[in-house]
Amino acid sequence: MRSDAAGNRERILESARRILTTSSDVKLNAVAKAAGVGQGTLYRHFPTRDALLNEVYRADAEGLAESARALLLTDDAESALRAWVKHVAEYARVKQGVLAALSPTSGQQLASQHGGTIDQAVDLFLEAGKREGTIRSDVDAREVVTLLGFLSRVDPAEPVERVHHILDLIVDGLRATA
Amino acid sequence: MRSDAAGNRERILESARRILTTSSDVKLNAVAKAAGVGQGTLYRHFPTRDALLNEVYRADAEGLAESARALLLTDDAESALRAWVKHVAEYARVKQGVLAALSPTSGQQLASQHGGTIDQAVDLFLEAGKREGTIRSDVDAREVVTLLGFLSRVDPAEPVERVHHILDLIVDGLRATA
DNA sequence: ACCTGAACACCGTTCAAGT
DNA sequence: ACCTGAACACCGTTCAAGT
Repeated sequence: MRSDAAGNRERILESARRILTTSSDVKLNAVAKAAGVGQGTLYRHFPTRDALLNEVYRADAEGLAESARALLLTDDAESALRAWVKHVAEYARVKQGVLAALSPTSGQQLASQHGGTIDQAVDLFLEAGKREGTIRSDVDAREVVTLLGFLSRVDPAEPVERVHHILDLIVDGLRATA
Repeated sequence: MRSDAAGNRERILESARRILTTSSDVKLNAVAKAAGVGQGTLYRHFPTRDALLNEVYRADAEGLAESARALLLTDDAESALRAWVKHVAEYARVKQGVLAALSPTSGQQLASQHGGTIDQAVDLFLEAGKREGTIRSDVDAREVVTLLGFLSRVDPAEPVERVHHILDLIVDGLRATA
């Protein structure tokens, strides 16, 4: 790839990221304009809308997976999972756009497309928790990820504490029954 | 309202309902055409897209609320709630469109707009469960409804059993800890 | 090899003309 | 009072012409 092409690609992603922070309604022409490139250039790099969104999402997904590993080093599985889902919620709040703008179907595909970055991260918590005996053995990562999908429909005006409480309810449901 | 107007209104709703069953991507012109009316007529009856969707949703919401009351008559709160959320899931599966097509914000408004039909239904379960001592006292209906929002992002190809299992995880999280 | 932006298609929305 | 559908605006997408 030529260096000007690589630069354009980067600037397109940057603009998309910035716009997605404020709204989930991404106008592709607006992204192109903000990036200072022609519409055709945007389509050359990202043939479909989802291709662009997926790319924006990928970096974030990797960041979240990374934080999962970090949390597990310093805490037991259940507490680490509790902390992590709040991290995810904060991400979803700031980047409302990314989750909401993804078509539901495409949201499902994400996991497999990206080698299941997020799924794998969740799996770390579940595996650890099952070993510790704190997480029930009949849950898998996809179920938890699906459940977290509710975040894409949370009103940003919703107080953080309420969202956190909902997340606690979820984690409580995942606990092994004594 | 003139009878021809009322008839048009009904036919528009009918067409919208039918189209929403197969896809969440509702083209308003297509609804008008399917209903056999001009676009202007559609806009006369439903000034905004959400106005139309809300109206489609209202009847369904009332049906779900009704089934909540029925279930509570024949079962304890926890079992009734378990059965009811599966009922909601089935509805979401068939009418994928309704939930998905609603803008997230508008989804939040629904509750208040319709006198909180769904919220009130959920509240019946929670109140009963709290009295019975089976449901934890720190949950409110809005939280449960928000949590159920994950249904709008479930792939229709997902096996029912998996969705049911996720719903059971949710209800488990709502149980009073012994 | 890559870029630009005019041009086309599509769909939401309005409104002048009709009944 | 209500309806119709042509017309406009907007945005996604393509492609001929440029570097």
